[in-house]
Amino acid sequence: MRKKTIEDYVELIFILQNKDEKVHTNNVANALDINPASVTEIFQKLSEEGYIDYKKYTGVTLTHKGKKIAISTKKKHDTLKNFLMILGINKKTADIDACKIEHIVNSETMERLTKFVEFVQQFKDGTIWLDHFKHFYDTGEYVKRNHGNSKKDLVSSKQK
Amino acid sequence: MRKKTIEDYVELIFILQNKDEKVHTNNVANALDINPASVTEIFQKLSEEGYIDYKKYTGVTLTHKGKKIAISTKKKHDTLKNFLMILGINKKTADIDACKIEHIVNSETMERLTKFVEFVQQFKDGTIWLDHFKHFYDTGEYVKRNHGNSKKDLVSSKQK
DNA sequence: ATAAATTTTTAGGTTTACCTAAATAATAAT
DNA sequence: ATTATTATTTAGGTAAACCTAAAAATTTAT
Repeated sequence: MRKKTIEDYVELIFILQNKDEKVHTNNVANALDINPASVTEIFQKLSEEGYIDYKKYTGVTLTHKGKKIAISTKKKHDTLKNFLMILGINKKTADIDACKIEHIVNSETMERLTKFVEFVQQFKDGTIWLDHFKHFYDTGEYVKRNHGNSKKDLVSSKQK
Repeated sequence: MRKKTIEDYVELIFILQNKDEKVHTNNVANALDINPASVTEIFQKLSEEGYIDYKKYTGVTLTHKGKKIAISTKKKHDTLKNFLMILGINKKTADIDACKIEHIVNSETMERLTKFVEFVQQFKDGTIWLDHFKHFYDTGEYVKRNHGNSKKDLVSSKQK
């Protein structure tokens, strides 16, 4: 797997923290498929940098700083995932890609994507174009609606 | 900067190759802002793995395999950039983000995005929704067109 | 054609994110 | 309460992508 970022670790600790009580090296090691010994090192580093409270053998909790990062990362993740799913990408793939993109994408881009998801979700009746896109994706044809007439008009992508 | 992938190197060599005649350690070192000595190592590695033809001191050229990777990466890059620009992200940011996303995105996702860009580009008259989105991005309001009537109807995002 | 300047390579670091194996601490079972 | 089991940490690797400084090759200037 790809090299993990601080955001990855913190986000994961956040998720685990909201399930179980305490987060231990073993949980994290399993989730990230790395060695528990490596998680100890990661805990030390995250602790030094103020993202978690860590004392030997006791399991860790996020600090305020850590929680802030975790929440913003998770929000980015959800937005990206929703965004990809709006375009028709399946849930699992959307999740995988969101997980990678969330760490690298520019905040300006993120803002646009967030607004886009809002736009689609808030104005459901203004999104016939999405059905058109999906139809185009499947068939290569563009569905043109004649307004005031429920019949559909198929226009091949070739003839435009 | 982020750790560079083989794709980064190969794509860059491709771009340089299409400008100058030969690609030298120095060009690459400058472009990637790393030490020429490191580029020698990279050349050795890329050569071993069959992406470039490399002989000491002579500059390098892409092999068929290398060119294939380069072209597909560049295509991904252009698609991603166009895609982001369609959503209204500025050229420079779109370029930066495309450069990062191109290396990590799933091929299924890439396919969707490609189709999406095609969809928008081929059916320009079916993309009023994009103007609506941009208006929404700027103002938080949704522009509803009354068909058969050129007047616009503003619907605030609140009241939906 | 030789000296000077430049480019490229070599050799030997450093850092970072992992690893394994063994030691130590904590927990569960009798 | 000891013992056995499990979890965690320590100590000491490895590999990869960088680095610097110095050596070697190439190019340019005279």
